[in-house]
Amino acid sequence: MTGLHPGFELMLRKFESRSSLDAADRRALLGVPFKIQTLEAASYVVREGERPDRSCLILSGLAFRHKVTVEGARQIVGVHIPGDFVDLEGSLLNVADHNVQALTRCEMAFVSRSAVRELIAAYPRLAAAMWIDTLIDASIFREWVVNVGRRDARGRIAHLLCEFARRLEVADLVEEYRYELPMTQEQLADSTGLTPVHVNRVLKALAIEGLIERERRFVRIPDWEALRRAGGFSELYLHLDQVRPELSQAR
Amino acid sequence: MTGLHPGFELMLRKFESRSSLDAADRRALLGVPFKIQTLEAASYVVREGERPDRSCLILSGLAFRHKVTVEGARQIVGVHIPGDFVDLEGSLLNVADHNVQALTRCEMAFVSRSAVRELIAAYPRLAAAMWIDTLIDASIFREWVVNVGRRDARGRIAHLLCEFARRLEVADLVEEYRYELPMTQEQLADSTGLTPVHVNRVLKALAIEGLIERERRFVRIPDWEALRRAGGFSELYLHLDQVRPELSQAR
DNA sequence: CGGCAAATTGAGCATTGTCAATGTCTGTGG
DNA sequence: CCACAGACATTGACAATGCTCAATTTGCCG
Repeated sequence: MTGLHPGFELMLRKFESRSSLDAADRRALLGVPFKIQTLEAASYVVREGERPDRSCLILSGLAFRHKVTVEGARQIVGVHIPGDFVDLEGSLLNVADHNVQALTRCEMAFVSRSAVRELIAAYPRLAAAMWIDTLIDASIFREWVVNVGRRDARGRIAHLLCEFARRLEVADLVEEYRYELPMTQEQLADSTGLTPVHVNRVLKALAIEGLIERERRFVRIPDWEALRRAGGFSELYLHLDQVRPELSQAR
Repeated sequence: MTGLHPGFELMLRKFESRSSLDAADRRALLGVPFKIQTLEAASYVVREGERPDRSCLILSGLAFRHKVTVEGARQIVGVHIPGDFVDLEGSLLNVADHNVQALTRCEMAFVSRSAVRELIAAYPRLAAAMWIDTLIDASIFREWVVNVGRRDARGRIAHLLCEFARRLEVADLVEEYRYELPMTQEQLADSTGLTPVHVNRVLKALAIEGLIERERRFVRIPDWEALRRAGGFSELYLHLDQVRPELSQAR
């Protein structure tokens, strides 16, 4: 098992925390035929309307899901991090209902639709583990509806920053409450239903208040409790007990 | 198979349109032990923070999912209709991350967590069909993020009314572009991230424009194309080909 | 008929958007 | 090492969509 790409380990760790997998499950999971590919930032993984023929696991880098309205406004509906099995819907639904795009340069392991379907037909415990992944995604979408629907601009940004902090922590990408957030202010705006201009003002205000510190693409949260309160953030919806149990009590 | 409650038939019809089920699948699905219960409007099915021990199938009536922010604002994140297997996450996640509440008086078939888990462990095709149900729910959550994040008030309401029209049609609850919408304006507001006062104004404006007609709790859409355009509605995200294929070409 | 929730309407206001200019950073090529 | 281009970030002035508050009206049910 040594030499396994850390992205695979993240996924395995998650799956193990759900149904206890046996040796056959693990063998089947790691034995799935895949192709590793590096995607440049901004390249598309799936486009709305396409009939996808594969799903993918993010090994490194970030990706995001978004839709564009008829009027041309973009809304980012979710962000994915290493260890996430993205676009499982690609193997189960017939048509993609949104776009998936690399946020940064990404390493991804692509698995064919048929391989995913064979896996879930033969290994119910793996199927359940993957299903749970998609259920947690759904829970995050719900929270985003709340974020965009019922919080003011300051709350939305604070909440988003809290969510990233906790999720990236699971992927070992946070140190001392500091992490890299490779999103432009325009992308933050599209994630929160705001304009880039207003995002800029809110970030500035949060910095002045001492709730965040920014340098380059990095964010540090000097006072977690204050930011948490500003965003009305409660991590229940991340279901961390089913992602990485040992971290779920941390905050 | 006759005498089956129409709610079960709706569910079966959906599931059959995904993986073709064999006799054993059908027998297993209909053989799952359940308890039918009638819930009064506004009664809770699950509360955020609870550890649910069952899932349920809506046989008649509507139910909705919602969350409440720390400041006390409520956001409705989804609505369910007859034939929907609701709260499947209750059988797979450990803690409920949101509330599920009856919108009207509801007949529901409750299935225990263990029964659901046994079913999906033994019948992969059923598991896939149920999983797809939750994936379509997730797709709808994404569209709600877009609705609330990137459409103005008029667009949000128009979009919501279009979504209900198409989904209720699948459950045979629409006639001549007319359906019952048993939501108060406050609930519509909580579904769209608006205030009840503004929902009232927008509804009035839509009626004056001739895009909708209201009487009591009923809505009629005299000009589908116009309302569709007002909401920027495209039904792709409902994945109707996996719900009731014969209707997916209708519009 | 009375009581109450829901719907409606008006007036004033604030959060956030729009427009537009300017500053800053990063990477590239000479 | 420096100059330049382009994307991104920042700031100011003003506008507008949607919110708040508050008063009425309407509809439903016992």
